[in-house]
Amino acid sequence: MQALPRSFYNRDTTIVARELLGKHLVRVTPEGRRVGRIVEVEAYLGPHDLAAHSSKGLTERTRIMFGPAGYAYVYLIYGVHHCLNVVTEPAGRGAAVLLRALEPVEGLTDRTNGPGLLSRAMGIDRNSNGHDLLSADLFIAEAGAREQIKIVARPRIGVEYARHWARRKLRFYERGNPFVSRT
DNA sequence: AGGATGATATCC
DNA sequence: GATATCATCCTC
Repeated sequence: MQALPRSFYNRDTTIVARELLGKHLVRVTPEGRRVGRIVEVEAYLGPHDLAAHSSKGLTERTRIMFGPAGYAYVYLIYGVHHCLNVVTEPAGRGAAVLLRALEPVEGLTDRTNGPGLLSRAMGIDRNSNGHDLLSADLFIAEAGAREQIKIVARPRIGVEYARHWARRKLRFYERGNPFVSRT
């Protein structure tokens, strides 16, 4: 099981988001290995995207998001849940893809159909912020061949404050997959 | 429909 | 230093 190369992430964010569907997110801890198939994501395009954290500019919080591709950007939301993103595009762009839901593949017992649930089930919190996704304990890998994924594009969740950007169809999920978060 | 719960940005 | 807000989830 091989981590995707940095070049995979260092591309247009919308393309990366769509291609992440069907890939395997892998977490290795002393307790064992956990693997989930990515079935739902959202693209955050950069400072011009009013829904993206990077629209606030380069701050301590967004430092990782403005860094090079292939790193984990993890933050605490509503004081309760952690959200896992993968940084995309060259350093300075402030773009990332939020992982929103997984289909359990191995070692997963808790629910994974939502960004907070996904992070909790995979044992991911702020300690993983800035973690290189080309590492042995947290990475994304190609999955075994399946039938062609049918991708649905919809507006992103929870970004109504972002004016016209709230309507952009930057949420992508696999059509008919029961592990997609509810809406 | 509303509460949890804490980091962060943005004011004073 | 205070406060409003938040890329969610659960219970009522």
